[in-house]
Amino acid sequence: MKRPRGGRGGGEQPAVRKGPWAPEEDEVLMRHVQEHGPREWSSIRSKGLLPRTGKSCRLRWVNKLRPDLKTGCKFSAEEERVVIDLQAQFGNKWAKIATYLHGRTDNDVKNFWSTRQKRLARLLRAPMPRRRPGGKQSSGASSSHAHELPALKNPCLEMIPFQEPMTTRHIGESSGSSNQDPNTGNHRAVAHFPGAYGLPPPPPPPTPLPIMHAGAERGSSSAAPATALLLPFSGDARYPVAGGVDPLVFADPAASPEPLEVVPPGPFFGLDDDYVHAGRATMHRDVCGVRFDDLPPEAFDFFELPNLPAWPPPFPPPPPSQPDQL
DNA sequence: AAAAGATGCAACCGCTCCCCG
DNA sequence: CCGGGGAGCGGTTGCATCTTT
Repeated sequence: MKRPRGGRGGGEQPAVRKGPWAPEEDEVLMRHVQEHGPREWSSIRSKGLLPRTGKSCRLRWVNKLRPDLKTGCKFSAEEERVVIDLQAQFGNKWAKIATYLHGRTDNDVKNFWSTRQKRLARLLRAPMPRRRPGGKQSSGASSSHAHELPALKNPCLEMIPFQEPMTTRHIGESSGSSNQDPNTGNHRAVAHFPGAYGLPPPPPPPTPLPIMHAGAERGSSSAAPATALLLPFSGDARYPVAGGVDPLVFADPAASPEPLEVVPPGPFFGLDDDYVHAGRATMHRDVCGVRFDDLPPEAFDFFELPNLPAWPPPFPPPPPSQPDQL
């Protein structure tokens, strides 16, 4: 049920314009802000300056017209790391998270996170159909949005509730299972190697490794949502490895007989030498060139998601922000 | 070259919070 | 103290563009 966008001519409320902003409208809005500052949004309409709601004006200003915005550039690795850490710490408090990122809006952060979740969901939901050479994997989704993905066929992964905030559920969780964090009540992401490849079932997860920062605030027992996805990987290409060895080596027996070594992505996975030292790969946050996005889907075919250590430490409050002024 | 699917992002909606009279 | 209005926030939707077949 698509509702029409771009309200002009919509009929119901001809007085209020919706949809994309015209350059002239931006100009008017900019002028208003120059004169009054970023406030009195509703007066813009009441004075007849623009046929837009105050809400819409504010949004336009905050998301597009603010002078300090980083428009058109993707999130840097460091920004990614910050978002992930802060999301684990604060949950979906995008506005709050955005205050830590200069030039980013809550909408930016929200979209970034959403995109990331969708990508992750795709990777985890459709592991079997190998990415064809140069091709894209087909999830069977008819929609362009991951939240409309059909039910999974892979029993090992089908319970992944990506529809719901990752902060409260965990991967591979079957309903009513016991992967709940005793401290936070949040669920942990846990997914096991699918047996479909004829691999023996994984041993109980040993000392898990954090791949992405997540988890409860240190010492907090409640509000902090737990988790971004944590994805330590099997060292010997078969099982989670006791002692957290080699979480960077991915194995895809169906696609490659050899373990796939991946240089650890610092920002996205949040690992550093304090956490992991692997025989074949050692984390070096500042030399890594691989981010979550860069990993092939095959990399996610087998993974173990760990219990989450209390990491990272809570972020300090953001620096005092400049008022929105020109 | 065209079609279909995937992706990113701008913008809207509904709800909540906060301030002021 | 209470109610109303404005502002802010998070979730959702839809479209343009890109990618793949």
